[in-house]
Amino acid sequence: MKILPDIFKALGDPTRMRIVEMLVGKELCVCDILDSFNITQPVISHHLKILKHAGLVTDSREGKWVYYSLDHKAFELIGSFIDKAKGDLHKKERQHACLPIRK
Amino acid sequence: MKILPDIFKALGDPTRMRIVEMLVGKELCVCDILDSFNITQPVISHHLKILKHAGLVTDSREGKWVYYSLDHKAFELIGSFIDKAKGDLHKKERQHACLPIRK
DNA sequence: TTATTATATTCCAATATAGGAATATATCTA
DNA sequence: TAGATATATTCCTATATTGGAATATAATAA
Repeated sequence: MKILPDIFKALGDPTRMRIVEMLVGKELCVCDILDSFNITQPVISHHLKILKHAGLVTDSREGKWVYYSLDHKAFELIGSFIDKAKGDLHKKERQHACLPIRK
Repeated sequence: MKILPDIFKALGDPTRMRIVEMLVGKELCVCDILDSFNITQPVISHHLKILKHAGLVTDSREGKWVYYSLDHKAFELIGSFIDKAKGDLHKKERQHACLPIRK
């Protein structure tokens, strides 16, 4: 499990985002994911590796097929961050502390 | 307001993520953000521009100072996505539909 | 007006990334 | 065993991105 910027960076690519959306509520093998795209199989494997390293998906091999599914832990981490940010959205104290002596 | 991959890409940089965390519950001018980093002012402005284009922050000028604060709309969009993904995490139907004839 | 302060823009270099081609590996089947 | 299928890895290229330096713009102060 990586930290938030790595998770967000993994989600910050349209192809990977589409893969994650495909995996909501489903477990899919690489070939099924591949069928939805016009890119090559090695590229899909590459994106899945990035998603896996970010902690967003897990994989499990069943014979010839490797099934990918979402890992709830990463989504709970994002959810906590969002809740924290949203929880403080009503208060917006204006802070201004920088010293006027600047280069 | 951009779409999710753009929002996630904007959050996928450690510097920008730190800026967003600084802005939780606060409104800060560029110079106050700058004080927390060891990078140059133009680079901070560049990151703020990316956050603004992603819809994550808004800015308002007050005299010489430009104050940045979080834009709740982007965070609600992320929250909805996370809720959808988390809501379906319990069910993981294994799908396998790809045809065996492949190149 | 000129000088100063705060922020933004432009240009550049080093590095990172997406995607393709070729190839390797893993598993199953005949 | 050899061949076929599913997935992963390596290498390469085009493009994107980060951050710095120099400069421009905006607003205030003298």
